[in-house]
Amino acid sequence: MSAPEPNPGTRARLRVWIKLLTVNRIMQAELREKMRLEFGSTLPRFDVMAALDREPQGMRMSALSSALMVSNGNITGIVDRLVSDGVVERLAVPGDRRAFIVRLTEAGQHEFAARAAIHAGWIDELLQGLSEEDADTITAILRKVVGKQREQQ
Amino acid sequence: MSAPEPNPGTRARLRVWIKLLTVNRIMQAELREKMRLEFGSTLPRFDVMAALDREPQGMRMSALSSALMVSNGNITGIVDRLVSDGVVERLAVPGDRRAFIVRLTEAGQHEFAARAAIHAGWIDELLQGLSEEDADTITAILRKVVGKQREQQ
DNA sequence: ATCAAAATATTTAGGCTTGAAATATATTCA
DNA sequence: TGAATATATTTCAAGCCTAAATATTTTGAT
Repeated sequence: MSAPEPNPGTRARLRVWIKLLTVNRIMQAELREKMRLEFGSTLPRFDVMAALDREPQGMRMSALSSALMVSNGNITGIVDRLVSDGVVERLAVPGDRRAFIVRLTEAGQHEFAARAAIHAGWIDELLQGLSEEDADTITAILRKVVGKQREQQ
Repeated sequence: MSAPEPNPGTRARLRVWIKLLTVNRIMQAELREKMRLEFGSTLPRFDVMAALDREPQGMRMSALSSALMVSNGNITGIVDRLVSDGVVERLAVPGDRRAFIVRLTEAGQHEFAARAAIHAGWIDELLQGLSEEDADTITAILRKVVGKQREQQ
């Protein structure tokens, strides 16, 4: 008497979403707490520093916000705080007075280098339930999902 | 000359975390926008209503916050807004004047019923890249992860 | 060369989120 | 009984986040 499934796999996909949300919340909560207690910092600041660490010559504000998939206004605030922490600096872009290049200061590079490995260790520990094979399986499947999602937009 | 891998699978697990974050951000952004444009509402409010819909007799504030894995103070604010929207009500708990039971109003039940199927459709669409088999694979693997994470705490 | 359109970043208002402190009520047990 | 402790919720300050509005600068079509 129940309605037929309109699209095979619909239920399975909804279960995936619930699981993704759960894993994400647990991990974010754990990482946030460790960042706060051990580094006196936050995940968003770490994410910005990680993006800048990959681009030693620096990035524009707009490049940062699209790399991290957050709004421009958001990046403005986080970079403000990182600047007042002394780990990031804003530089003028020659030839374009609208824009800024943001990059890690020397202190910021050292701080990030010291923290990155520790951060990776936390994640490795939180995902101990995952064998290498499991991990590769998930990565491969999720890669397809992201591809499809980017098409949809 | 590079350092040996201290823990096999470490790199694979880090890649999984990056992917999980990416999928989550894309989906949350998409769902947030649809909630706003089509329902004039938000994801946190929807999540609270979904939790309440599963418990017709209502839930305590503290049960809500642990079900959703967020802080008590957070739930207070969201429930305040849902109450002023007229979709949720706070009831006294006989025998314990510290606590409240929160539950959907009649209007809230109707509103949620109308929206839940549409919301599920959005998720199904966003996860179209996932076959039923893929979805079941991911769910099974992530279940192990969450189990391990709950042990760790 | 001009000027409308597009691009870059910031500001603003409002909502979400946390952790800590405050408030109110219940329970325990000496 | 009554003081200490525990539990339930709210309040608060600070940070994160978005969408929309604003200011400035650049681009491109004419």
